[in-house]
Amino acid sequence: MLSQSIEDYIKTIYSLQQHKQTVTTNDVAGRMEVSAPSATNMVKKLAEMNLAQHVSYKGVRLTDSGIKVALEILRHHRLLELYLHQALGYSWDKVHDEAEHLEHHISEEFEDRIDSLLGNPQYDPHGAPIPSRDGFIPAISHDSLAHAEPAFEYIIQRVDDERPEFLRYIGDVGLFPNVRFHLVAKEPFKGPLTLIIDNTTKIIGYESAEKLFILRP
Amino acid sequence: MLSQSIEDYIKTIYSLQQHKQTVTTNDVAGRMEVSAPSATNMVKKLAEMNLAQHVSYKGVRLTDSGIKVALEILRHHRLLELYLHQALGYSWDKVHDEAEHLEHHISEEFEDRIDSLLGNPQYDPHGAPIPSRDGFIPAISHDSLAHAEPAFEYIIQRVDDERPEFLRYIGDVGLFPNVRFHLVAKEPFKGPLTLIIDNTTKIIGYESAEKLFILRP
DNA sequence: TTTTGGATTTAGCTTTAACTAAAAATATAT
DNA sequence: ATATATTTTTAGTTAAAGCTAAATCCAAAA
Repeated sequence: MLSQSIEDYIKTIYSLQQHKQTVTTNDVAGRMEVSAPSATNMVKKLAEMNLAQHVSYKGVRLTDSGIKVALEILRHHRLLELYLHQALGYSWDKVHDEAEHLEHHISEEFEDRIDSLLGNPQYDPHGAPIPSRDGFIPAISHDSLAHAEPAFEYIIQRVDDERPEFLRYIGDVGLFPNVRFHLVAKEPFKGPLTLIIDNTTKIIGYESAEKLFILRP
Repeated sequence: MLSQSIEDYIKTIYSLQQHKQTVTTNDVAGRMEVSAPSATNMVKKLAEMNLAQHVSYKGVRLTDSGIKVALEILRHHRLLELYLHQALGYSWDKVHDEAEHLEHHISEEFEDRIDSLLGNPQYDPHGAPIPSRDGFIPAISHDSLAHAEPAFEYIIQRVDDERPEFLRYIGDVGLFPNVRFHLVAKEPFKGPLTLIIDNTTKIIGYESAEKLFILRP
């Protein structure tokens, strides 16, 4: 059984290496909000356990077993988020924090039971893909609204930001997974975007649009 | 925020002091399966925190604030047990272990949501009373079947043993909360008891009967 | 090429909660 | 009443996971 702390580091490294080619111990320290030496220590420990590879002064990378662990945690996390939302009526801005605590403490039986109850779901309430038990990750769009061509219809597939304030804001605007809208215009130089959702015109900033992943209908 | 370990000690001391007039640090060590010095250390710490009173070489007792904490944990535990049973379909012999882990990690919001979903229940799947948010404990029978008078009808109110094997056995016999039965006979010297449940004759041992708390219909 | 600044690691300390071995207090038996 | 046994506490160690301060490495600038 891995400690909660180890699991948190693995999850963090996994998330970082999705977006960056090389992940430094400092990146890890920053994201985890621990000191640099703490991160170095843990990274060495992970390397000893064959969960990560570490090249001193260069960076970290999860091994295949490390990735497997990360996906199990992610599965717990996202299944829980969906369960809290669907079964317990949590709003989508509150599911992350509660799942963050619970993900380390549920049994395989719990995981299986909520999975069947939810009908073996593929996406969490924010549209993030839920890895399957055997580590398969459902397909997901990586095209952000910020780079979409105007004058077309789109569908939100994923909202890739878990800050409660952001989720509340973007939910108020009416943008959540499976919502269809028309992208009317985009101002240049990272300027605002004009959308029509359900016959109502909305304007959102470029930074927000970057967090929204879309599909063509 | 109290550590998981502190919460476990408090829960243990609470349980012990329900059944014994004086609780020694060794009793605590035994139940927690830790060494005697570990128990002594923690008991002193609890005393420092005003959660318990400790008289060296004599014993421990929870203070009022200690009892309040114990009841909060017990509430979490028993609500979870019922929730796992009712909402997730766990069998009654499996709810204890899962609840044991989760009880330390659910938020007040989670507690409130499962409480309302279950309709503010008063008893868990074994018939144990669920303390209310403000520390009130629903009435519960303390009359065990072992001391009941034969030739009467009774109703099981509570099965006071959480060992999975025992629960499976006694469930197979057909004895769980709210089951009505006829006590036909009792053999002397802690001998077996003969019951009729649903027109079927069953025989159980005295030790088992001691764990069953009953009511007159 | 050397210097210097920032990133990273090493060294050593702290806290929590366990442990063993030894000492002290209490209880039991002669 | 004293001796012995049992219970409980004290003393000191260990392992995780964090920290700060100091040393080391790497890379950019002079």
